[in-house]
Amino acid sequence: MSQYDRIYATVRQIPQGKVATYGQIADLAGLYGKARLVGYALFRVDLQDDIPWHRVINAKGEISYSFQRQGGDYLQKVLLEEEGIKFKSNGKIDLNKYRWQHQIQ
DNA sequence: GAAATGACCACGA
DNA sequence: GTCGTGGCCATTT
Repeated sequence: MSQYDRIYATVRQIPQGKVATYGQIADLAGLYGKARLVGYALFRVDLQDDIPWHRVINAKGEISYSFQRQGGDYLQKVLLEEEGIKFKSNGKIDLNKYRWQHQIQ
């Protein structure tokens, strides 16, 4: 209900092997400046929906996600690697390559 | 109805 | 490049 639907729809649009930041999702969803709601929505949503929440990361290029979520902590990293996303040495994602650009221009 | 909360971002140092 | 603070605003008690 409400704004979340828009966020979910946007997150679903993320292609496999790509990642998007909260700010980007918010912008695409027409919620510029309300990035917090994006994180809220993803935290609230469950696996029952086909929301690839693990593809959504913060602006720092790192995974947020509270532990005790889907099953483990590093599991998130594994899921992304399964999609072809690799992590840097410090555990960050190479946004320069994997950042979802959702059709620029 | 009002207060507290929050998987964040932008800006300044 | 990182770290700390303020602020946006809907959802939840």
